[in-house]
Amino acid sequence: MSDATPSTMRLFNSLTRTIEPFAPIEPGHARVYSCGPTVYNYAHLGNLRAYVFTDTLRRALLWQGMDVTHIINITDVGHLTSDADAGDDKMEAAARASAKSIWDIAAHYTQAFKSNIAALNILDPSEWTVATDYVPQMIDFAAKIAPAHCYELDSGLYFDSSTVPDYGALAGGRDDAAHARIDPVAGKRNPSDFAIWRKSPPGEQRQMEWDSPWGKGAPGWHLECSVMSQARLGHPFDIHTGGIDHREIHHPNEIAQNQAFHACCATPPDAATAGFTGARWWMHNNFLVDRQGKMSKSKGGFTTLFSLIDAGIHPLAYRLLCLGAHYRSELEFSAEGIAAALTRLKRLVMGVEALKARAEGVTWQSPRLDFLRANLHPKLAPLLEQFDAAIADDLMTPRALPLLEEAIALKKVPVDEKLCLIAAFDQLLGLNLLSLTRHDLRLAPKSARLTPDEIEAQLTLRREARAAKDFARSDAIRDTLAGEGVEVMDGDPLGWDWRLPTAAP
RNA sequence: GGCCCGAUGGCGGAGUGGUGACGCAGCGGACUGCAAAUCCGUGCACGCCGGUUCGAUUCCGGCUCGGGCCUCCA
Repeated sequence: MSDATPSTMRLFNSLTRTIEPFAPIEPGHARVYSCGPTVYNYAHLGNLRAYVFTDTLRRALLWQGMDVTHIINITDVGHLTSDADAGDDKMEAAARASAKSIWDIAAHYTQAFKSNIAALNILDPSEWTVATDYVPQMIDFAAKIAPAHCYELDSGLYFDSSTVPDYGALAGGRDDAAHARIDPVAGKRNPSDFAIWRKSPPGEQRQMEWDSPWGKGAPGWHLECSVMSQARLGHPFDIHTGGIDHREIHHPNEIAQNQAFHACCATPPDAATAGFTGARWWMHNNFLVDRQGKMSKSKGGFTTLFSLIDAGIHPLAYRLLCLGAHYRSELEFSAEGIAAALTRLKRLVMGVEALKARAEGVTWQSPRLDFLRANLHPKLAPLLEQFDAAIADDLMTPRALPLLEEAIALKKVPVDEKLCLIAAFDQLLGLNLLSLTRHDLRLAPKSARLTPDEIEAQLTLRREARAAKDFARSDAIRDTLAGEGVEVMDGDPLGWDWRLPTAAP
């Protein structure tokens, strides 16, 4: 392959609703902020899709040779359970329901989230920012924009959305004359105005509240992302990511705040607030859905990564499922779909294991992409080229996966060269293909009544029966194991595997 | 009610103005005592009605169905 330069990265920007060539503000260094979870409950699979997407973006930028500073926030305050501005705080409600302190709730679900992230082989961000660590900065930010952009009501400090140009442009235009499904807060100047600071109800002591110029209370939930992205990345930075639900409300409000701050306090001063959004690119992943519609934390009855693991499904099968669809498409989740992804992952892993068994050197373990581009075997070079093009085309992972399978299956190519290419692909895909083994994928379902030792004991008896050509006995043992959810596979190095449940995980 | 999106084989999911990727399932073969696992091979699809075009799944309009946002949400 003579051309040693990667394709120009092209990414869909929600601001323009078009795919645009991407270049970071600071050459060679991309700054990315991702809206993180609210830690009042476990993340469900749909939530996690956002971080597989963000991780793919991160890996693609690294693939392109850029340094990446990536921030994910942990929202441990400031979300409401019900209507626009007067409901309970979700964190407070979860704490009451479990009789734990709100700080314990946050710590517990933060830990659970991070373990999900690790299980999905999602790279740790450069920094996790925690909302409650930034409350003084939020108050400071709010105080600065308040004179020109905010007004006070009994329930809190509100942002006047008419004070910034092009409010809601990201959402594609908001029609404020439309019927809201909920009763608006009395006194708001515009239906789209939102709380910057929520005052604690009179006479009520909240577990999380802070003093502010507007009385005791908590920051509005849009404020944190403006403040933390500004504090850690500076405005403007390169890419802001989040779920597509944020495109209509949360991100337009964040942009409005950023514009307001830019107008009053930019350094150096800059009068041009129109067009200033705080981030150059706003990217949104679509939902994971099922036949009922999108998975939702607040609707309940959702599937977590933990329940997948309990069902005996390796978490990376979920990552593979996500990579099989483009991030801007809805992805249908089902028991059949995740089982299919697990089978696909097993075959990938077996294919790579077979190659590793034949490999002579270890040069493939950490391939340098630039070297690879210049020196790859002529039969493999087109695969790398197509892979690179697919990723550069707005992270088209579904087109990249078949190239991986093609590389594994390709005949008459030196094994070490193939492994080198596969290792390079996996830097982007994050499936851990070089270290994962077939054995790792044999997760015991929580419902299993047999231990591996008991299964092995049965298999020993079966081997004896087969050696004696007592096939009636050996088949009976196999049937018994099948009844316990254990599949016997004589021709597989592993010998046996758990049969996947047919019911939903 | 307002705004927006989607409709591809049994399921998931790419893509294209003119032979419709890929994965899983299915089917056939190899292997096996028989299976399973694995490997090889392979059949099956562009919601409906119009329009533009030499030609539309792809472009335009309408319809039907599904979904999302307008509350918190990835």
